[in-house]
Amino acid sequence: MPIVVDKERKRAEILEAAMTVFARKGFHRSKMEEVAVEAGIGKGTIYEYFESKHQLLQSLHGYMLAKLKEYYAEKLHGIEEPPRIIGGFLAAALASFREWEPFFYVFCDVWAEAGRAEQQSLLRMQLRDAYKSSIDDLVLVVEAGVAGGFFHCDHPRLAAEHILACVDGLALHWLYDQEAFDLDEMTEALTRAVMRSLE
Amino acid sequence: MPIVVDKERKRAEILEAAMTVFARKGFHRSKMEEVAVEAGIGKGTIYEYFESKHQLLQSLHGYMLAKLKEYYAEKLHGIEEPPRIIGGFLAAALASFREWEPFFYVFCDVWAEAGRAEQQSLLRMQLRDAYKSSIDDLVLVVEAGVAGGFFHCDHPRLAAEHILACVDGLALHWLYDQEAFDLDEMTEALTRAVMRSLE
DNA sequence: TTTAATTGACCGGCTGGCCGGTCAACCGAA
DNA sequence: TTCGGTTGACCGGCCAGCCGGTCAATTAAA
Repeated sequence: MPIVVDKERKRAEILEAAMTVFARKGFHRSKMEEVAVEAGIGKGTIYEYFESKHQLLQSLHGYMLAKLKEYYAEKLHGIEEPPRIIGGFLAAALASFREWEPFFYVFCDVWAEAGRAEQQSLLRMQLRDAYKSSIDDLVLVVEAGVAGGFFHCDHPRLAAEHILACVDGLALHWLYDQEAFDLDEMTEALTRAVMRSLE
Repeated sequence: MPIVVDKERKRAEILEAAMTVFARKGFHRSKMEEVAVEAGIGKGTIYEYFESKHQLLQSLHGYMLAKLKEYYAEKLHGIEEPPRIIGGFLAAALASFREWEPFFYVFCDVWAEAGRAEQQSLLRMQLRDAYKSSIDDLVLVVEAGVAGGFFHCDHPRLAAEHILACVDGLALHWLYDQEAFDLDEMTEALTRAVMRSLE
């Protein structure tokens, strides 16, 4: 066997580099050369790991979604009571804006990119699946809350969609006007509003 | 008398063409040539009306914001009671997804673009100003509602931010999975949720 | 242990096509 | 003829992706 390289590790390094560069300059303005420099490798090497610039974005998107999912799992680990789960979710979500800021810039690119892609393009399906799975998770929590007598809610799916939309909308607003935003204050207010809508 | 060309009208035609093309293919994939063809003019003519492709996007953004503002003014004209204004706003917002769908695709591009721009870039300032002004309007309505005994709300600004975030988040979700979405149902559910959070 | 042979990860110079922006020519109304 | 308005052929910079070459790591024969 020839040289043994930790392919998986290097792949992740390239993704982290792409993350940094794409977040800073935007997908279309970023050059593969810049990603390579950021990763400390040659441009050609990126093509050993990814087929094309677009495919790099797709992979990066999958990578980010996985990271984010992991983050939520960690933050919500061990919480059992539905209202606490919802509260924890909202707190984790708003906290993630700060903690994973670059992600959200890249998400903007993905949104813009996916919108024009074929319905069954990978990027678009990743987006839809992630959204659906978040909704499903939330629906389960809301239903559990209803069953446990914590909530009243006729349409858990609509409630879930409403909650998720708030979070995504806030992410967008926060991104473009961080100064106008107190995340902690907002977390509290949002939690109160959501709880009241589920009263 | 020299030829009097309706500059303003042609400018608007180019903007409408840019709207169509950018919405369909995305800002970066769109060629100036395509915008020209869509507008039924030569490419060079665009540069008589706009400095550059980027400046065309800026102008388009301003144009869309103005259109949207007009749209809201029309839809809310004559409504006086704060709860009805809020309800009307939400209904108009969700209805605008369908009616102005191309706008929202272009907004994605603007978000992605503005995120990497300087803090005081025109695009970014347009975005911030539009946001702030929407918030201000909503705050006034909420405060009027509180004064009139319709609502209870300790932090009208946070409530306003929450409402606007919901709308923007829903726009995003709707754009990428229209099939999974019943806008009318969602309007009703959203209105109920918002009202409850203000009661 | 030494060293020749082999492998494949890595590199970066190159190129072809693309597209934003320019401008000299053109058009037609006055 | 004049001149504001229009045009599209053209230019030149840019960059994704390619590919032939390099060499460190590894193996195995000596």
